Amino acid sequence: MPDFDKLDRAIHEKSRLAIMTLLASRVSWSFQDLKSELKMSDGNLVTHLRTLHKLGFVAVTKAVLDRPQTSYALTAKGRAAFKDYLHVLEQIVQAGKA
Amino acid sequence: MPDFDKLDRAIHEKSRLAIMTLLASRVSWSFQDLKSELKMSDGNLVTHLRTLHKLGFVAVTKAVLDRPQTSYALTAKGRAAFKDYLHVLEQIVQAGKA
DNA sequence: CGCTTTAACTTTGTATTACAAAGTTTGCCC
DNA sequence: GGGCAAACTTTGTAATACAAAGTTAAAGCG
Repeated sequence: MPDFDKLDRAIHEKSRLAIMTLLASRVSWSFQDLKSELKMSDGNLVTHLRTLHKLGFVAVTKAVLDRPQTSYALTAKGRAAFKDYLHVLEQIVQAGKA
Repeated sequence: MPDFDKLDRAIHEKSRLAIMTLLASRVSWSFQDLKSELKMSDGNLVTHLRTLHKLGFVAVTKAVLDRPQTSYALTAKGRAAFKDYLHVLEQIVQAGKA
């Protein structure tokens, strides 16, 4: 049976799971791109990103180009935590097929 | 990208995800077996089971053998919902590997 | 220099809900 | 009846997702 205790609650939450999946798929995402992809309010999005940042999963880069632009990327720690999380998901999918 | 909107919140919650996975792995589970496998308080467990039952995902059978024994099983609807849920998990795992 | 616009962030409020702990019901066995 | 165990209900608390509105800062433009 899968080890459900290993499902990190911070990642498991639906919105943050979506964020983590997006961040894992590219080197970096701008705030605006995340927002339009996820269709969240900016307040909500920034809060989830802050949660992930506080856990050390997400790195934040602020730049001022034409407009201010904040970008987000997974840290090594975030990538590792996400990998562990995905490993449990795989176990669940396996168990569900059996 | 995975369709996160399709992640049924009732199933996605950690405890209920564990319950659904167990129920999917066998025809039927007694309350006691679920409880000892999941190490939840009985109040908490019964509440989650009721939630799943109200959604039509879980069938309940009460029998009095030696002791009273309540058993739980997935309904066809529950099995279908869980299958859809697992399908999204698969997409997430795939996306995470890419 | 104000004025507007946009990005990003903060604050506030609400509603949901997970969970534990304690209490209740029911029926068996002595 | 008394004790015990399964299953269930009630109650209380703490966490938190989310929206909406307000705030700050910087750029472009007249």
